[in-house]
Amino acid sequence: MTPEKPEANTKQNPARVAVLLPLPLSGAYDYAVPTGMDAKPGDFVAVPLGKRVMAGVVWDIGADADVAAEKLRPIEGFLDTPPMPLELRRFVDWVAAYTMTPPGAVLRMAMSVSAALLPPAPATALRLADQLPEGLRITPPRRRVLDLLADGRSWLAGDLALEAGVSSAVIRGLADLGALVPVILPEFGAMEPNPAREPAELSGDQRDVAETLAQLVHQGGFSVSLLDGVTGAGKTEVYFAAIEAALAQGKRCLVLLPEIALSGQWLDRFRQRFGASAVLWHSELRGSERVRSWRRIARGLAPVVVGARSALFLPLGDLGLIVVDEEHEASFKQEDGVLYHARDMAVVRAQIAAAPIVLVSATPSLETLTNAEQGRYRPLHLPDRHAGAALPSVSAIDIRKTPPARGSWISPPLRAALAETLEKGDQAMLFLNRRGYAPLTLCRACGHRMQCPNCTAWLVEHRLLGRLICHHCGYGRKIPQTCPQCEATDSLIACGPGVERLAEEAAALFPDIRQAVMASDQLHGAEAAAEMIRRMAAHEIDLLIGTQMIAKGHHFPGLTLVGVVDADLGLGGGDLRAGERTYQLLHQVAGRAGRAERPGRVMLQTAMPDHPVIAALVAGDRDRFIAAESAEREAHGMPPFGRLAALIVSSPSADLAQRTARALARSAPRVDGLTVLGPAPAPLALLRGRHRYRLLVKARRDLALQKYLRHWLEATDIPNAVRVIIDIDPQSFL
DNA sequence: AGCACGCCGACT
DNA sequence: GTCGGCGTGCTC
Repeated sequence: MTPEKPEANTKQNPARVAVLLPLPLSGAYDYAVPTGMDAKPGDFVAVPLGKRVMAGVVWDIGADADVAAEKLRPIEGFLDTPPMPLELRRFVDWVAAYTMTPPGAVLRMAMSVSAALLPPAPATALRLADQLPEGLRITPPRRRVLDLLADGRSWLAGDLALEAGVSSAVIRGLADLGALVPVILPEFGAMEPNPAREPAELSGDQRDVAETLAQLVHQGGFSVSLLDGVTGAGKTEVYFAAIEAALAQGKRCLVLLPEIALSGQWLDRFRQRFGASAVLWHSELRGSERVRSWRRIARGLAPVVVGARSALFLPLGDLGLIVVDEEHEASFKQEDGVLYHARDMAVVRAQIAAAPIVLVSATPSLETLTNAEQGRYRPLHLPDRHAGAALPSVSAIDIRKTPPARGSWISPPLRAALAETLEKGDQAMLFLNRRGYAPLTLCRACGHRMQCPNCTAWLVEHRLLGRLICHHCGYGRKIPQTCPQCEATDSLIACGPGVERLAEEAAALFPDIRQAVMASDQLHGAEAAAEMIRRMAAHEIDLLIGTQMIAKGHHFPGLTLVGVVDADLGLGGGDLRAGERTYQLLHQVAGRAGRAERPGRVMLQTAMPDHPVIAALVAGDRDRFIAAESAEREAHGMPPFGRLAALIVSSPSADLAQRTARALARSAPRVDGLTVLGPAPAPLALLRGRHRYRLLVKARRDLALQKYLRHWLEATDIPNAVRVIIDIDPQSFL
């Protein structure tokens, strides 16, 4: 051994490190490491930035970058959190490169609690003292606090103040006087799932598939499986077996669900199966709960995490399994901020973690089916409905032949079916994917249409609120008495149906039944949705009317009729995936009916019963639909046979946006296998006060798309007032 | 993302 | 004459 030279020493304790900050900066910033401090990649650190102190992550041992050493400011200290796992850091880098977003913007998603990280979280809980101090004056605010604590439970000070509606000064005062005493919070994660708790009876097919998955988990290493089976085939039970296998190895599991509304039922089921709780994560978790869950996960104390797409960026180490349930769902695509597709990124996360991933769906996306067909993903089929329940029969009602009466939307055949069903005491459901009362309001006198001042969209009437609302930007106004254009009185009429209006019609047809409406704007949060589902399951509702919310995986044994009011919605537009989405949605709706022993039926109101989507649905022939859709896409080089990127060029000035978009089109790379379409006004040509043009880039699968896009944008002069957003693998064309 | 610097409208 | 609007630019 040679004596340590200074250089060797800097290698162990480098003078500078690169720290990535959760900001959309172009890269990591270098910081000086004070002597004696051992800053390693992954460490959460507090660093000065401008005049504030921020939390960041040591990303790399800083090479001698072009930033002068004198410019470096020192790291202030470490944060009280375990280091970010290498897997997650590599994932952040990968997502940043793929989506063409600054790595710091991606890191932000992985540090969504950074504010809470900065002060070393003195989360002391408080409880009532065994004996109240003598002479304590009981003021009304103090009374409320004491009442809340009367049951002996302990609370975090912040939560307590919030719940009692008092300021933190009241809490502190009581604590200082000795009326409240601090409690050491029990460490989390005492509840390891008990893998043998209550495994469901698996049928032969289920057992085979479950064993295959368990085997994959046991082997470890990266693999992608597609768990494909109709609603009710027991897919959840099967992947629970895979989770069990991962837990048995002491590994962690991540389960992604498309909607928070689904999580309640899922958690109940998990608890029943494993005798312990999974940790829930989604972007709407607030305050102390969010921080608690995050810290618990970071400390490796959450064996199973279930969440929405943002859960991908949790500091989970030692992953043994990832599950993406309802993998076809469009909501896995994040449509603002960092534009990523959680299903695809989950596959990458699994690859980096060298873990198996299971994609689960009754109606897999064309992307996933193609991957399975081409041998990249392992298809696993669950053919039969569990417990022998019959699949609902699907029929089309041609509304050209049997149209609903003027001003109504329920056709005679559907009305008759509803009457029959409700009379029997069964439950029915009407599905219409349109919130509000009416999608369009126009003036009978002058023809004026009520439009959003910020967007290219009609204002949707919400009669319950007495307002006209833009569903794109949230703009709202009172319903006017007179036409804003011609000032005629009482001339405004509602055109077309929304769920509110459908409910009105149904209530007039069936006045004696118990009816409820389920739409995202009428339910406040996940609990309200869960309550609605509970009431439906308990048969406290006879007729449920709703938007796509009701199409998600809930089991309603008493439901025997589902009416789809407008099966053509989504088929007409120029959207690449309109057919696929309609097929999936209708299939899901169909899956709600007739579980248990009673067969259900689904009636589709359509003006085009011969359309391949409708015909395939009626025939129950998925393969036929997929084959037709696949051939169509392949012929046009569209995904999954080619790749797409959208460039949205926006500016407050329509002219400038258009000129820039055209300049971009002119300077487009001329490469074999890459086509640029447009610019065209984006489907929402005006959104939130910005005029938008869209270029669509279509590329052969083997092309390094991001590289071409980067060079192209660097070589084009983009004025300051213009924003260009790149959307790799765009899903929505709106 | 913040926060500062910097250039044009209504106020003590 | 100043206070203040938010456009642009920088932060290791």
